[in-house]
Amino acid sequence: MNDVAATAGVALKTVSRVVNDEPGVNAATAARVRQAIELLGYRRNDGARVLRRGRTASIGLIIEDVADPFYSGLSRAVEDVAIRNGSLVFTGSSGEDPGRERELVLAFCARRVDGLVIVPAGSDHGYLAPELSAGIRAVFADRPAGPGLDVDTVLCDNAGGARSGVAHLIAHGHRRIGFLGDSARIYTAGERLRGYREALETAGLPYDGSLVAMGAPEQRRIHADIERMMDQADPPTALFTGNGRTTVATLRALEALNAQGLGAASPARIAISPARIAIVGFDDFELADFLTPSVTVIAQDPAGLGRTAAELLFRRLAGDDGPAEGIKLPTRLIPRGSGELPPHR
Amino acid sequence: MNDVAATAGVALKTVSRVVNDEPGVNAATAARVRQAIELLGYRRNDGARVLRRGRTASIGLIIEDVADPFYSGLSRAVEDVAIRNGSLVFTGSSGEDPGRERELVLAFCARRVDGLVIVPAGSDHGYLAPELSAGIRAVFADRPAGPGLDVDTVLCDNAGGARSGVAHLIAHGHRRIGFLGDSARIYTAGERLRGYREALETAGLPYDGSLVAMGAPEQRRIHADIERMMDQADPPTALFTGNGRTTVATLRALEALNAQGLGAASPARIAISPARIAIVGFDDFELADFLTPSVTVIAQDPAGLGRTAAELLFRRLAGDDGPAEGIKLPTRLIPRGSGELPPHR
DNA sequence: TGATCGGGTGACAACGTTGTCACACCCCGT
DNA sequence: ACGGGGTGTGACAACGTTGTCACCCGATCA
Repeated sequence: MNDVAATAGVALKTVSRVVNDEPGVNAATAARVRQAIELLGYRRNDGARVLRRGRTASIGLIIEDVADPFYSGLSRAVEDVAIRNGSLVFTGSSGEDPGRERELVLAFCARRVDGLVIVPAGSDHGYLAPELSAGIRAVFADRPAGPGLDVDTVLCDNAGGARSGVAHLIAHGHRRIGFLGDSARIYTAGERLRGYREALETAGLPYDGSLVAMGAPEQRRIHADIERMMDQADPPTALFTGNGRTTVATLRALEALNAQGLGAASPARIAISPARIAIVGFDDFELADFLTPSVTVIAQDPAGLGRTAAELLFRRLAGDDGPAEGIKLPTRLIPRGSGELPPHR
Repeated sequence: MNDVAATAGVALKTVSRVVNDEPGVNAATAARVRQAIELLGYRRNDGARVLRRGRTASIGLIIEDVADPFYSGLSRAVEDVAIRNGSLVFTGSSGEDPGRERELVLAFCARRVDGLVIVPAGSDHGYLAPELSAGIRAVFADRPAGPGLDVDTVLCDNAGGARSGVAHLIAHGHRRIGFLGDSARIYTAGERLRGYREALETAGLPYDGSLVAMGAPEQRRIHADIERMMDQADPPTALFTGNGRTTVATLRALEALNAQGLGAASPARIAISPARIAIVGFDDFELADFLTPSVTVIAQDPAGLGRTAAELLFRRLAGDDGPAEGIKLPTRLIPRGSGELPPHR
């Protein structure tokens, strides 16, 4: 900027005025300055600008994994809202590691982002308190903040969605319904389990722990869990799966069991045909409608989650100082076939 | 930092030393400083640090759309490499809009990112030249830079992959093979078309423009294009699809045609059973192995692309000043069934 | 004529760091 | 007692902006 000023034969401040479209510069002078800028290929250093002004026009986004379609949808929505608000986005994947989450958040804060959209991995966010009181705004998305933090939150209606999904299965005559969920450590998984229990309770059905399996969505574990469930005397005739990855893993496991069951020696093994198991999955996924049978799901709205959270964040940054909001987004049951199969063995 | 210095009763510089773990500070003094830092909840302002030191420890990533699984895989890989190198990542989606791409790049440059990984939307990158000469390093990924820019590039072997896919179909007896690709404007689409032509040529088969359709992967257009192809006197017995989204759209279109064909009045309409069409798709996708039949694909390695590009970038940032590299990553044919169907009508 | 006004411009400090250099001090060898 | 070297510490400028305030000058008004 110094060089530009020298080249144009004006003071530093005048260049600053031109660059920022501030009023009060003679048109001729401005033209001269612009010419010098062009000539020197000058570009304003936003770092210095930030230092001087306080606002960085950037926000941080912490999610579990950009490569997961759920989060990449959310991510894109946040990015779009940010762009509309003239902000750039730092993105970081925590990989469900609370330590990494904390590290990322603090790194973003050190960069003085204006605000954060956080999908938390951990459940203790004490480390955020100093940042919040230092003026950085945060909105939690998909999962709530740890206790003691009075902060905006945008969630899905996890329990309600699970409830409606399980009720759907019950309405189709199922009485033994398995639940396959993510690790119980994860908030959404717990809520969905709660919805499952509530639906059973509403229908007067007993809760049976042997029909419940939770853990990270790994093919092998899920396969084993299903095998165990199906191997009991009174196996489930339907499964409710707690997230997209688990749903897919379950479909794969059932197909494998189906294939291996055909030639199985022991008649006791797999007491029900896996092909006949009804399935409702939490979270929609690409091609769910294209499988045979099509997969009935409880659809969330990842983009809606991201958009709502980001818009709330920018409202805060614009000065809205109302009490912390807790927004809950509805889910939608999409019947496609797999959830409407009758009980069968 | 000033406050910390005052509280600890030391000079500014000493605090700086402690914060940066610089040697030459008495242990007792350091402890006092750390205590003051704790007490005041002080966090270093990286903006100012950047201003002073020149390096921002952040890179920019421009892709087409985070929500596309191909790019989100690439994105995650870049992020991982960045973290390992102590850098944060700004992410922006261009949405195939060259203007938006340019805007994002310049915004990142104004933030003085150390380097950029760019999946270009446009084909003119003249706007980058001043930034490059200002010392910002850039690596192009998935698609090359526009002419006149001597810059590192990491690509897939698009033509080679397409060639092997089409050759695979030819080896299974197909002589009339349709090509459905992304908009011809896009580099990868052009390369894949080239591979298609080369494979035909190698096999001594004629190139027939009526078997080629290109454009954005929209369901409706692809449906119409396929219908048109199938409606000719000598319809294709196999299709080669140019990217993941197109492959999926093609599968959907074929299924729809199949259903509508069953009850079709005109016998001339759809001269071949869509269910019998062989398909090889460029780019693997989730559940490709789970459809019926499973979809044979030419797999790229989005994560490899991202990793390689990011590693190259950081090597440059570390001072490697060799001539611009052009890396080409191999593709892999994964036969799953759809590509091994014999010609049939 | 002198006071007033406002548009156009510039000098300067400040934002929060860090690199450079210098200083004070202590320990050692002469 | 003196010089030399090492260690711990601090003063100060600089990074590239922008906010504040002051200045100059021509035009307008009483």
